[in-house]
Amino acid sequence: MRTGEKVRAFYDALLKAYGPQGWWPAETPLEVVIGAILTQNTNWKNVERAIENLKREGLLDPQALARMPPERLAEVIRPAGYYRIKARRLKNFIEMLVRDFGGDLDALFALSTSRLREAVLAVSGIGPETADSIVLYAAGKPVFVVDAYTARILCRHGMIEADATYEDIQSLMQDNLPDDVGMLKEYHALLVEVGKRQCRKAAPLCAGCPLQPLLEQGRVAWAT
DNA sequence: TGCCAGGCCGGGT
DNA sequence: ACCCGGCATGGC
Repeated sequence: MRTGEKVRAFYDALLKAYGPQGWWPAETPLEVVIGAILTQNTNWKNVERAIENLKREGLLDPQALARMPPERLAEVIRPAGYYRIKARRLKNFIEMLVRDFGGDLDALFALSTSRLREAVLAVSGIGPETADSIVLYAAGKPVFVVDAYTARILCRHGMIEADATYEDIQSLMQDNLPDDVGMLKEYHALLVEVGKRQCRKAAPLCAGCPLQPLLEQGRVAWAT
């Protein structure tokens, strides 16, 4: 089976094993943006606490965030970890939004997919994964979001080399999947959920993987 | 108790 | 073009 076919078959196996995840867990596009920045190298549970604090303080709003001094914002998001640098990163995004788009997220999201990605990526503190999460889950435009779990899982299933770059992995996925926003959202969400449960950094190769029964039935016979 | 979490930046080779 | 230290809280 060629790698491109594996990419599609693996999605089917994940969806069958875990069901739809319905990501991103947020109520508004701005909340997605904030969550994407706060979850950088951080447990989502801690991010939830920080977002609760922001809600309570009425800070899920571009103008309110723009007025907030970074030192005070940092205290509010403290449970998310790296709180001083993340406060600065949130401010950097909001400053771009106000400066270039009048503080209007819809105006930013009206850009073409590639322009939007570039604009968001230009903010200091927003790298490729955070940018793509914003493009896909906040703006609803078709890109594949790559993260640590994606690389680890695809590598363990023989679809990429250990030294594959972000761009390598993103191209592999995008070149072999339809331009379907719903599917792209679901695929990334499934990879994160399976990764959280049983594909941690120190875990043995796919030990106890719930996909194993499906694999043994020959449904995805190439996987290990 | 230590290791890990849905990265990214800036300075040094 | 890579490589590495720093950033920080809370869960298991």
